[in-house]
Amino acid sequence: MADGVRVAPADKRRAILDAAIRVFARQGYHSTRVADIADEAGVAYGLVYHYFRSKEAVMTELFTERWSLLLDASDALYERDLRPREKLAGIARFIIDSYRHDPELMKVIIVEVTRAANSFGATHLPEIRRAYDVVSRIVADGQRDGVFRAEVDPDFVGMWFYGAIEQLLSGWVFGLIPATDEEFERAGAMVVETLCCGLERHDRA
Amino acid sequence: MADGVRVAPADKRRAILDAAIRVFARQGYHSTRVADIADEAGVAYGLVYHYFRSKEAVMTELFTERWSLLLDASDALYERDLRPREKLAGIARFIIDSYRHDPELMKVIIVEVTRAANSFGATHLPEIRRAYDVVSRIVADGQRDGVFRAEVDPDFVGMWFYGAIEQLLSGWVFGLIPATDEEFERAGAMVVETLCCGLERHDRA
Amino acid sequence: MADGVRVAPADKRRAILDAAIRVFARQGYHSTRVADIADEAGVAYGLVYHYFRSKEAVMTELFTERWSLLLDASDALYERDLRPREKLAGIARFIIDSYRHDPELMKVIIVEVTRAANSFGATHLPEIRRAYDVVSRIVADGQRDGVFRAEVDPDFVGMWFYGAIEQLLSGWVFGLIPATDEEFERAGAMVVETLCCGLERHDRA
Amino acid sequence: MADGVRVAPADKRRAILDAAIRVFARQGYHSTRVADIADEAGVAYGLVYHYFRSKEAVMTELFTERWSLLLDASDALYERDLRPREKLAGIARFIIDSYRHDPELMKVIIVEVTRAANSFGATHLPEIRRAYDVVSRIVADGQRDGVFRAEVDPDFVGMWFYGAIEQLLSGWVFGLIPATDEEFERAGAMVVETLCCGLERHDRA
DNA sequence: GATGAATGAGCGTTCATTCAT
DNA sequence: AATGAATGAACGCTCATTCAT
Repeated sequence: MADGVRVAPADKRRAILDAAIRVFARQGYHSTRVADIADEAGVAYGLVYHYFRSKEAVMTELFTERWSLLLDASDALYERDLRPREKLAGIARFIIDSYRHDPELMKVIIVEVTRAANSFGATHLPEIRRAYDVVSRIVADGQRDGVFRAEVDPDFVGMWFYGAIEQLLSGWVFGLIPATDEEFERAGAMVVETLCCGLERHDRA
Repeated sequence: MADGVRVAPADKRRAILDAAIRVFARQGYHSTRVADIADEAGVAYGLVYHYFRSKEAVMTELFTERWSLLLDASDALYERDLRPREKLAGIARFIIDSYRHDPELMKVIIVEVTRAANSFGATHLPEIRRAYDVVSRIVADGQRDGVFRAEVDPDFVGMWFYGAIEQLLSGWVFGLIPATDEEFERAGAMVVETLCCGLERHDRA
Repeated sequence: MADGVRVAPADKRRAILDAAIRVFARQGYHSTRVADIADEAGVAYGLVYHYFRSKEAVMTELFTERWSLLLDASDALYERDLRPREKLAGIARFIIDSYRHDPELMKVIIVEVTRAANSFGATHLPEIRRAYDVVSRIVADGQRDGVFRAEVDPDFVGMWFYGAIEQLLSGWVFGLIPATDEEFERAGAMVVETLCCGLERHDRA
Repeated sequence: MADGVRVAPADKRRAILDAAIRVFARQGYHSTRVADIADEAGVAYGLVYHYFRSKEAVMTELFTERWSLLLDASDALYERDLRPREKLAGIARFIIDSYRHDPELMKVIIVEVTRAANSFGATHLPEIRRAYDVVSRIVADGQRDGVFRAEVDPDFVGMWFYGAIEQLLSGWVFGLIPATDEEFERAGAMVVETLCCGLERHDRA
């Protein structure tokens, strides 16, 4: 309501959201009771319902809050005067930095929304597709400009790109692959490098 | 009791499994009541529990049944005397053919297990990783033989590969991309082609 | 059906009853599934229902079989030309010997019937009371003959007697008191001795 | 929030407990559905689970609440400067008064806990034994002081005492013996009288 | 705003019993 | 006689949501 140092109301609302991130990340959305969120936030049970229509609305808020940043960043990147692979690299970096900055939130978003096709994934499909679309458009532009090969369907690439990056994040989240700072640095580059240049050596020709 | 095409006891058990595939695919695991499965199978409620310990056990059976085929196919492909990209193409084709052959089952497996990191994904992590590993080994072999560039982490490629393909299947499942026969034909080849050669045109150099 | 060496039919029926004793004793009636009885007896599930109308009927048979022996023995004792306390001692001894001879069956009868006032105890109340009645009549006779004091209500003594003895058996069953052979020998005599003579020393007067 | 005779929160919790007493007494624990308790208490189903972890927890609370009174009374009696038989009489009277005061609760406790060796009896064995122990100690003291005969095992007497009294209460509960006020008055005395003095007339010696 | 008591629909599972073979 | 598949009613418990204060 205010933008200064005021704490009061918005405070508790924020506390609930932050608590939800932690609990959703820890237990998963389905295993989380509304009481768990309230406990974690240190507020009364009913307050969650004072600020949010439902448990689902809490999740939605969390997702929208973050996803819109990604969308904005993607759009901004798209508009900039960069080569396609640089744009793709920018998106990958943004996602990975998001994870580094707040791994719990990203875990929740990926596990509970983005890859939860039967629940939130369905609800937020339009926003999720918007992110894929930016990638597709970058690829299409690259093809139009002759930088990318024309045979590959840009829509496919949008999905591969996100499929691969999210798989990577999942790997970190669940400890399948090491999650060190260097890994983070390399990973984004590697996704794009692999996508753009392929695995095979071309110098041999 | 009879000979020839006997169906007998295993019959109803199979009917329950098949019904479960349809209902899980339609409503998702969590929204599926055990009664839905029984109804769909045309059997009494209790019979589900006669054959399976729990609703979860039904899902597990479905997953294991199919995933072991993938694992076997992957292993067989790995052993054959093929070039790395042919092996990768074989795996991609197998997965996509699985989807063409029984899209509902594959939908269930991907949506409810493979990408459900908080529920069945956690339970079946070892088997899931085994599939990734085959890809990693193919890549590592390719690097050792000088066919693939050495800079990319094989484990990373395993995840990239499955992340991309599963995203593709998700796209078909949820109608994000057209799911025609030609698309199926192209898609597998295209993932591998792109993964191996990259998006960028090299002829220009 | 036959009384010779024939085994067949009666055999399995008996096997079921004997198995039921063991399982009821081990798990209690309510925690026993019909399948447990069949398993323990090594027969097919359905056979239990071939020989018995219901799970309850199995329990009833077990109880009736044994309780009628007690009733017969009590009646016989009552008819004999013995002093009251000898008759009481005879009953106590019979019960305790029953326990020594087949502790599992007696455990089941006491725990699941005699003291299960809400279930089998209610159903078999008449037969249970018949046993108490014999004691009451012995006491009444003793009072009439001037051997016993007249102030105590004979019905009351019937309950006292069985209450005390069954508590004793319970103590053995659940290991609250040592269950050695000497204990068995002493216990019956001691109840009757105490009941008849009291705890207090009279020699002091 | 208010002062004086406030009832507030504890109110409904108490209502549930009181309702449970009535329903358990009427139908028995196993035949009682949680819905029956809620209905009887005039509260919503879920409220039972708001206040109690489970149906079993309701029963446990009922038992513990009452049994601790008995234990306290027994201990107090034991400490007082009374003759053994007066202490025993005190305990008997306390139990019988408990029954007169709240017959339904005592019925539940005896039928469902104290004599339900396979269910709650097993769970609460330690507390139940503590009650027996006080009797045993009273007897042992009596023997040490030469008031009681030494031949009888004090532990036996503890069991007889409770076995007899509970049988008596059972008799009242199930209408086997008249449950009038005079009977109540006499009964306690009679149990102890019988136990201490025996059935036989000693004046004849 | 804040609290937490109150509500009640919903669901997985159990298991005695029946029945076809 | 013997088997075990098939049936389905029953019930304890969960938990999102509402509401009175």
